[in-house]
Amino acid sequence: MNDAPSVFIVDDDEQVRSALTFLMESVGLQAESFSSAHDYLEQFNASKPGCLILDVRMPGLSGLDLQARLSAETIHPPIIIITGHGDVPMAVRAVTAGAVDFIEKPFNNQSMLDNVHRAIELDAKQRGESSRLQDIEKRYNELTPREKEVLQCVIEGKRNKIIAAEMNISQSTVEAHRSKVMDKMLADSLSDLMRMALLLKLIS
Amino acid sequence: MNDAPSVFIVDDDEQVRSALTFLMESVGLQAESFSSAHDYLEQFNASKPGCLILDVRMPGLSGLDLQARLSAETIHPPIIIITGHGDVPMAVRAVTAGAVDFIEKPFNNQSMLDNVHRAIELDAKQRGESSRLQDIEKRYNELTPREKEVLQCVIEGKRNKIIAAEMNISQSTVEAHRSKVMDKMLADSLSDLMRMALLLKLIS
DNA sequence: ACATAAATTATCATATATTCCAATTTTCCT
DNA sequence: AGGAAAATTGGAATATATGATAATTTATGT
Repeated sequence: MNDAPSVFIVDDDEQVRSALTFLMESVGLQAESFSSAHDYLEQFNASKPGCLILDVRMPGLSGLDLQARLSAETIHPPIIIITGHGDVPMAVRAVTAGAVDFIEKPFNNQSMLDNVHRAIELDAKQRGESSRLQDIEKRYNELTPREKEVLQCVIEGKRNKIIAAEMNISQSTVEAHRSKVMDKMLADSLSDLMRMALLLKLIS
Repeated sequence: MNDAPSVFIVDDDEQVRSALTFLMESVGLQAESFSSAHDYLEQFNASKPGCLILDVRMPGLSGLDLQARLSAETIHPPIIIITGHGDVPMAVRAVTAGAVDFIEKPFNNQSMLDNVHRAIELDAKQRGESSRLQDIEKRYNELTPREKEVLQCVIEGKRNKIIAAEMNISQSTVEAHRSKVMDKMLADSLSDLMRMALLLKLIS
C-alpha cells in the first residue's frame, strides 16, 4: 500500500517515454510508462501514489478522455498534461478540469522535474486526507438506517427530546441509537462527531 | 448594497470596450468599462456584484497584475481574461491563479455571454457565502480574549471540567465564558457553534 | 421456522451542561 | 482617582446526556 511514489508516463511516442523515464530515474524517481491510455487504465490502482504525465494526442483514448475518467475516481494521481500542438482553449479546459499543469513540448527538464515534485507532494497530501475520509465513510456505512437518521438530527443540534418527538419514538430509544452512533463512529465527543460529519458532507 | 450585477470591462482598446459594452447591454446586463487597471482599482468596491472581463496586455498594470491584486481581497468578482496574443503558459498561469476563463480575441459573442452569465452566478453564490461569513466574523471579534480561549477548547470537544483545569480557573468561570460565547455568537446549540467555527477555520 | 440483527423501551445512577442569581477582583482607559 | 469592561467565583435549581443493564418486538434472510 504505502509504496514509494511513481511517475506514471502515458505517451504513444516511444522517444518521449524513454526520455522522461530517463529523466525521472536520474533523480531517483521511480517511473512506469505506458504507450496508451488504455494500458494505463488496465493497471490503474487508486492506492498507488505518484503523479501522472499525460500526452493529449494519442490514438484511442485521448489524454483529456483519460483525465475525465480519472476525475470520476475518488482519488487519483495529479495530472500533468504534455502536448506537442497545444492551443489555449485546450489548456484552459485541461486546467479547469483539474490538471495541475499543461506543458508544451519540448519542455525544460528542470522545470518538468519541479512540476513533478510539486505534484507528488500534492498527491501525498491528498492521499493522507483521503485515507482518513475512507475510514470515516466505512464506519458511517456500518450504521443502521435508524442510527443515520438520529445522527442527522444530532448534527443539526436537536436535543434528544426533540428527536424523539420528531421520530415518534421514546427518548430512551434515541439515547440508545445515539450511543451506538458514538461507539461505531469512534467519536469521543460531539465536536469529534461534527468534524466527521463535515468530511462526510452531512452538513448544509 | 444589493444592486444588480455589473459586467466590469477593463481594456485599453476603446473598440473592444464599446463592443463588449454593447454586447452586454443587448442582453440587459449593466456594463461599466475602464481604460486601465488603475482606473478600475480606484473605483473598486468589494460589495458590488458582477464579473470582470480583463485584458492582459495593457499599459501600466497588466491584467495578470490586477488579478493578483484582486486575489488578495477577501471577495472579488470572478475574472474572465481576454487577450489578443495569448500563449499556453500564460493561460495556464491565469487559470491556476483563479481566473474562471481565458479567452482569445476575437471571441464568439454567444460563448462570451455564456461565460459571463456563468461567472455572475458564481459571484452571487460566493457573495452569499461571504456575507454570512462576515456576520460570523464580526460576532467572533466581539468575543473577549478569554472567551475565545474557551471557545477554542469547546470546539476541541473538551468538557468544562477539563477546560477549567487547563486554564487554571474554576468551572464556574468556564461556564460563564461559555454561556457568553453562545450568546454573543447567536448559537443555539453546540453543533451550531461548530458550524460557525468551521467557517472561521478554527478547526484543524 | 429459526437465527440474527435491528429497533424499541425502561430504570437507575452519575456526570455534565444550562440558567438563574449575586458578588469580588483585575485590568484598562480617560 | 473613577468608571467600565472583563475576568473571576459561588450557589442552587433544572435540564440533558451518558452508561450500564435488561427485556420485548420487528424485520430479515436462510
